[in-house]
Amino acid sequence: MGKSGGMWMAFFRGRYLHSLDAKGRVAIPQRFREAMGGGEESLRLVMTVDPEGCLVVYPEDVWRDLERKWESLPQMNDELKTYLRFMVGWASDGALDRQGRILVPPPLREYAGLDHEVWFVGVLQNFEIWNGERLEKATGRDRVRSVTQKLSGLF
Amino acid sequence: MGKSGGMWMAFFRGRYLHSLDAKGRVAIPQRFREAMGGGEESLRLVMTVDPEGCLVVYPEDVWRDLERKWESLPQMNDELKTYLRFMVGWASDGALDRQGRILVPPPLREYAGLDHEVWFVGVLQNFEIWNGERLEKATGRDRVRSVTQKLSGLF
DNA sequence: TGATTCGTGGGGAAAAGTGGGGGAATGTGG
DNA sequence: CCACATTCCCCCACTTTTCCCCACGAATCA
Repeated sequence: MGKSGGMWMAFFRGRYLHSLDAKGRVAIPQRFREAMGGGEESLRLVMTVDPEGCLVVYPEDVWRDLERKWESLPQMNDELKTYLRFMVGWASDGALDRQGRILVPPPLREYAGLDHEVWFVGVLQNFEIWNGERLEKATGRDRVRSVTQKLSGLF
Repeated sequence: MGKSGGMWMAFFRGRYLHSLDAKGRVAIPQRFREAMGGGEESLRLVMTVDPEGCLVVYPEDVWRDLERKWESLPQMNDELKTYLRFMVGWASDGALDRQGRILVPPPLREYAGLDHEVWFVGVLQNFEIWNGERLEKATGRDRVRSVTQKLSGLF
């Protein structure tokens, strides 16, 4: 939670439709930029993939906390190696350009099936980037209903 | 962790598609060169094999730490001997040329099934070099999903 | 309706990856 | 000990990608 430096960070919320240009750039929704703590300093973030078929984006400090946790685990573990090969192996770090955009590297673009139109979805500590049809499938009402049942024990 | 000299080392992250030329050379991704601490001094690294079917590359100092650890273990252990015969027996050390490339020795090339196109995959302390199809098999979404289940106890 | 903010597009400089030629070093066989 | 072939590494040149910068248009707010 929050910036390592003690500065507070707001949660990411909501969904936004943006467009990926011919060079593979997308503008981060303004609301998300604010959530990361002002747009003036150069914001760094890390983008990787999710097994669901979308991209996940973390502010760099949040990501670093994850890495530190992974690094402290027994590295001989084969399952962990597979997991890291996936999460870290797909990770791409970068900064926003002056227009508040990031460059989505071609491998990630292909993985998530992104072409012109993409959806940003805020999920508290991080946000996701989705292909439209996939997002619809992943968040369909029926699917969410069945999932909600299984969660009832948690809250 | 990090450089023995006390200087901090960044993690290796991301995947990059590069090509092995006719002479068996590949350019190390610029991001990885940076992670090893600047490109000015001649960077040395150690390359060996992984049972998964890829090559593993360590900065020389990270590799040395591994060697020290192995050396300190009870050497009568047959499993350890088998392991070392594998890891150390395949190891090849080398330096980057002025263009930031390394030479992959023919036996290693053959072991990992590498021909023209190869993938670099960062996994924190070290990185791997993969044949495309093998990588896909090793990091497929279905495989990762099942692995994630087993790991849930760890974090 | 004027001003500001936000998303979109493109041009151009710089950097990174790729490939090939030639000389030094290495190792092999006579 | 000397020729020979091979491997390896340095240099140069080319192509592609990345990352700056600036400018337009739509939407928002006063």
